[in-house]
Amino acid sequence: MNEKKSKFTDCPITRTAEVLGGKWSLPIIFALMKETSRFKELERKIEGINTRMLVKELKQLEENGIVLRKVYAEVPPKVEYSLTEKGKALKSVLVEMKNWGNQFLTV
Amino acid sequence: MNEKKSKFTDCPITRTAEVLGGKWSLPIIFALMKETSRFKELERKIEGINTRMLVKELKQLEENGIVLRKVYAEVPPKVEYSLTEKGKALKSVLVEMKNWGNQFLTV
DNA sequence: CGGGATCCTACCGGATACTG
DNA sequence: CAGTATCCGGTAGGATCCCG
Repeated sequence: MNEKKSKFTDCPITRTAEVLGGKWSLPIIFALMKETSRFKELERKIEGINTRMLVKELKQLEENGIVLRKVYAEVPPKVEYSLTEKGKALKSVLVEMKNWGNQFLTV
Repeated sequence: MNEKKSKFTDCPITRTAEVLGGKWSLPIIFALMKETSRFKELERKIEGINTRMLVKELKQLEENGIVLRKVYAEVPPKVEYSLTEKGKALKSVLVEMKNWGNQFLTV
């Protein structure tokens, strides 16, 4: 059933785009690039996002090995999200996107 | 009416992502990065795309100043699509995406 | 606090047929 | 050849409410 992805076989660019495709993927990665954060912290930092979307995207990013989810067994639940090496390696991509944006999207 | 974009104010990364957001944007840009092409050529090169989508995305990319549309006043219509400087400048982004994909998405 | 379970809608993207 | 015009389904994404 999940064989749709097999269509995008060869091209690594497209596959990368799929990983970063979600509307909130980049904002999340960007936030985590600065610092490890808890769930509510992220929800506050990323303006406009709602609970469900944050959960969903975080889960996706986790499945894609970009985000690491660390649960602390405490009474008031505490979960920290951080970037894996794979996630941190996206820095170069973000930098290039930022550069391009600054150069050509200057409103 | 088109004030949705104003929400994503500051972050150039997100704005870049919006420009490249369409499902076929990258495949198109990638194809044009190699060589200027005509409409039907693109339709053939980009596997899986259909007429409507190609038209739509090309129009969007043109509006964003990434793609240049050149019409030849001939009897069998001839239209060539190429990348603008702004479009060519996306090379760095694509390269980084490709690198990351190759490094971390090796199936 | 960190989510899960629902409900709902817009609109993205696909398939075709048609036109100058 | 280079599109335009329709029709249509799936789903990404949003708004709550609730629970351990």
